[in-house]
Amino acid sequence: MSETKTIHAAFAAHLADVLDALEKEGTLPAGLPRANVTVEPPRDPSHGDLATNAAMVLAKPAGTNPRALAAGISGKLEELPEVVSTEIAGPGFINLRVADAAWRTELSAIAALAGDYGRSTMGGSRMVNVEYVSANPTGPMHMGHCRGAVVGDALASLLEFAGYRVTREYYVNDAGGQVDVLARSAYLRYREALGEDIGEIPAGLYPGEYLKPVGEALAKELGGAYLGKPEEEWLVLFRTRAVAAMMEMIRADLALLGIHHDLFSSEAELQAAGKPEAAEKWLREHDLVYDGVLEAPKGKTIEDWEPVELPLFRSTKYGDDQDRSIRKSDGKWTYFGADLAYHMQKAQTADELIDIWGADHAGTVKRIKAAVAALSEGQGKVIPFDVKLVQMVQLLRDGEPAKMSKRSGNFITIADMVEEVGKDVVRFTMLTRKPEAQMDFDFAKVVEASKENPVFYVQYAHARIHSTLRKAAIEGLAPSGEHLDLLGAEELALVKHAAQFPRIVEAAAAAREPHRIAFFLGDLAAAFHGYWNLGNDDPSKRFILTDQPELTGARLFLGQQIGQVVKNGLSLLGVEAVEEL
RNA sequence: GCGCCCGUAGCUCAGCAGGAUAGAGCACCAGAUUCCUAAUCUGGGGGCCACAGGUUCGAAUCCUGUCGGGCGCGCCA
Repeated sequence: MSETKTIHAAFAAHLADVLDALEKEGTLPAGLPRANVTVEPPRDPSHGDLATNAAMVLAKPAGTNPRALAAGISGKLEELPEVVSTEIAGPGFINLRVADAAWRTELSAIAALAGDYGRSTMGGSRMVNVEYVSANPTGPMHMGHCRGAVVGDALASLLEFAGYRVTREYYVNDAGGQVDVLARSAYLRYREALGEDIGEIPAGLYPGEYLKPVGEALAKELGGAYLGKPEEEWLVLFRTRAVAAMMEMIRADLALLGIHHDLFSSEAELQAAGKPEAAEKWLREHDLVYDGVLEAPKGKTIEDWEPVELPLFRSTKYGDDQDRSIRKSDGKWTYFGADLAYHMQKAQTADELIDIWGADHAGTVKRIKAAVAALSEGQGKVIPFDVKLVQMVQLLRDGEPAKMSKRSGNFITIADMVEEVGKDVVRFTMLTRKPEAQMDFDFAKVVEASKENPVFYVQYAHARIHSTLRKAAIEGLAPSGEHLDLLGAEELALVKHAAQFPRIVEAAAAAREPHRIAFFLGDLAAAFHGYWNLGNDDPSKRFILTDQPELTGARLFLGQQIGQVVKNGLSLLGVEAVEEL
């Protein structure tokens, strides 16, 4: 990245310098935590361009009162050339007015940084592993996976942009009972492909038609060699082939959403490599696994439940409700046993872990967090670990629950949905609310191109800008940063809005909330459309004024940079910045 | 019984590590198009931020409890 500095970065640095100086003078005790100190635009623009809460946040730990401290801070801020005036308001806010020249410089900075405008070094190149999707490899991706897929992918992009080194990982559950069921289902389709009438698919097997091609491929490859043979002769082979086919299908479904993982980790390989054994050994050495008997689960009756002694992980030590078994009574690993080993492995290679799970897995958060906490403790190194729960999406069609699928027969697939409403709509819609709240997704509303749909609103702003640039080019006019001094208050207001992007990126990354980007883009698009429409009432405020090439050049330059910021934001969300609608 | 998430305008949702007078879209009402895309814009009405306590300079935001909705509880995955 170049030396170009954004206003956001510059003022964060200025304030830090001022606070350092006050510490040196002895006005402020050294080493006060500044994490909650912010510099951001006040809600009410009449208060100024930027405001800081530094005095209010630091007054208490400094043992002084906010207004007095504010006076000291604002006095020093006022010495900065970019600052026109400061004002102490309310309980101790310091409001700043920033020189117009600084906003014009910001506009040039956007142009200079282009796709890197908003990029941050906040992450300090820390390695973050984001695990998302991780759907069982037993069928196509369906709606239940969609939200987590989109949120995880956008979060990964956001963290990358904020200066983390990100690994996008998919954990393939190819070792449990469900993949044996898959193998048997594929075997049935294999027999079918060889001419046998298999009739109705028996209960307990996967009925989906998507297994037909798998059976056909196996028939072609293997001929009749496995017909009439006992299961133990073909199970492993069929399982391997079927899982591979399912993963290929899942990758294709993810690609429809623009999602590509860096790493697919196989549970079966993990087990073959003896990772769970190693984990168990380590945990037993640290007295974190013992042999014991669990109580029967409450609030739910399980007919075949009986007390058995099993190897248990002491998750209660880290806040879980009960200890959790890592092996079944037949000696095989439980899902948790393998997952525990998997997380320990991930923790070896990353500084920080993030899992994106569906809300139906909420009950298992504590145990896996306990596992990572135990590892952190044992290694004397804290491994930050976040589990983001993504709530259910209720699919509606004209207000009624939608259930039927063309492809699978019993659930709506991601392919169905992308085909019907398009990738950008799916992604943006999933990102316009916080993931921990349940949401409705109504096909009828979402397909409607203009009204209910914020995607088009944002894309329209970008398209409108490019349409204007195309039109201007026909007139022989081009954007130019040479006469930015011709830009007035209305134009600079737009710059001020766009200039929040770097701060929004950092805040969204810190909170792990990509949806904030989507809302920022909606606001920025609104500001742009509002500015645009000024030209309806007053022709002198239009972008293209053929008799004023210098002003036109400056306005086109402004539009171009606003478009750049919109594009940068959309790219974090994985949504296309179209140039025409 | 227990755990997690949610409760903000008629509806769908924001509210930026506690901040200044709580916002947007839809719907409703009134306006703007000889003009680069009106797929847009301008203005208006509409709120006990579920409820009750607490923490502090300051709470929609943090804590406790109550009520309401959702998800879950296993040697499943």
